[in-house]
Amino acid sequence: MSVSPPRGMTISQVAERTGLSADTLRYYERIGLIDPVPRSMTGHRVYGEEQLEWLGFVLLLRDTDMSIQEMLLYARLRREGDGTAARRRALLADHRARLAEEIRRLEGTVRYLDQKIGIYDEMLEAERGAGTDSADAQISACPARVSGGARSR
Amino acid sequence: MSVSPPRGMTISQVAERTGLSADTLRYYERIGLIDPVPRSMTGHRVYGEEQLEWLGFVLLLRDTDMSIQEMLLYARLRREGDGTAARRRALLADHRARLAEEIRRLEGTVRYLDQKIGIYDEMLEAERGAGTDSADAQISACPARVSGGARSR
DNA sequence: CTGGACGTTGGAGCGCGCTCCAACGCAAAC
DNA sequence: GTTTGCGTTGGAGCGCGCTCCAACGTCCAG
Repeated sequence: MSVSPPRGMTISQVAERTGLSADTLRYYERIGLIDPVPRSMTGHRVYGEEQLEWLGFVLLLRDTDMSIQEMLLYARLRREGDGTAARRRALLADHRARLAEEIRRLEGTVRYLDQKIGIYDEMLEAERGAGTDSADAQISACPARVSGGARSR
Repeated sequence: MSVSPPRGMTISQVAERTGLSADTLRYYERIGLIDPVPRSMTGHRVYGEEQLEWLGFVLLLRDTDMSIQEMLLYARLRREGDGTAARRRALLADHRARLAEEIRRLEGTVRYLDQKIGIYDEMLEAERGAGTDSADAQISACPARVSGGARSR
């Protein structure tokens, strides 16, 4: 039973692996989104497994549109440890709820687009005879809230 | 069978109805995302039904993260009318495909978050006894691409 | 010893999508 | 007449999330 070997990665290796640029990695560290990365004798960053895991989680949140502000809050709570678990849970639950809502919106739009694409198809089909053009006049009942209500995002 | 009466709306009415600001409406017109809106004798914008429908479609695309650049392209093609139907169809189909992909990503994250939230719940449950803390150490197999591959968005 | 690869820092700049502002016009209410 | 309300214009500014840059350091190959 050996613990994981302490081999560290350079910034460019982490960049390669995560798809982030080295600049972005430094930026994330600067703003406190990731903890200060240990340095080698020559001052170079040495990333360990722990950093990579956290970074992976950050990317997961980022790629589902959590703002840096909100991730910073989570990061701060995490650093405080101890009593912040409930708040962190709530933060994640909020994000989860937003995602669920977003999914519903996207699905709605997919259905609408399928309809509209269908109309284009009919139009293009008919065009192999005599051709008109006006797919944008066909569906007027598009689900956008032009019929009252406030912004959603 | 009467055609719709030509009552027009002011910019603030449209703003109210769409949830956009008047500034944003003017901005959209400036950049050509919506056609030049007819003016009253006093130079004030008078929006008609047709504008509102197009605006609704634009919002639908915007709210599902189509870039303004891409919407501008669609708008331009639409203005050209005639032979651009196939290209417009392709544009919408592309967007549809991106949405489908996005939905899959979001769903994956929802599942991951549910897991993680579950761990917090166990932790918080146990805490009503003796308390530890480390939900961030529990799941390491988070689906982010820290394991090879390039950026996706 | 020179060159090149790779890293460091602090700070400036950028593209996007708005958002705000000053200066002005017109029309009805007081 | 002047105040209030709603609109116009061109252009500047802003918050976000990076992205780029200059100046410099370290290390190794030729």
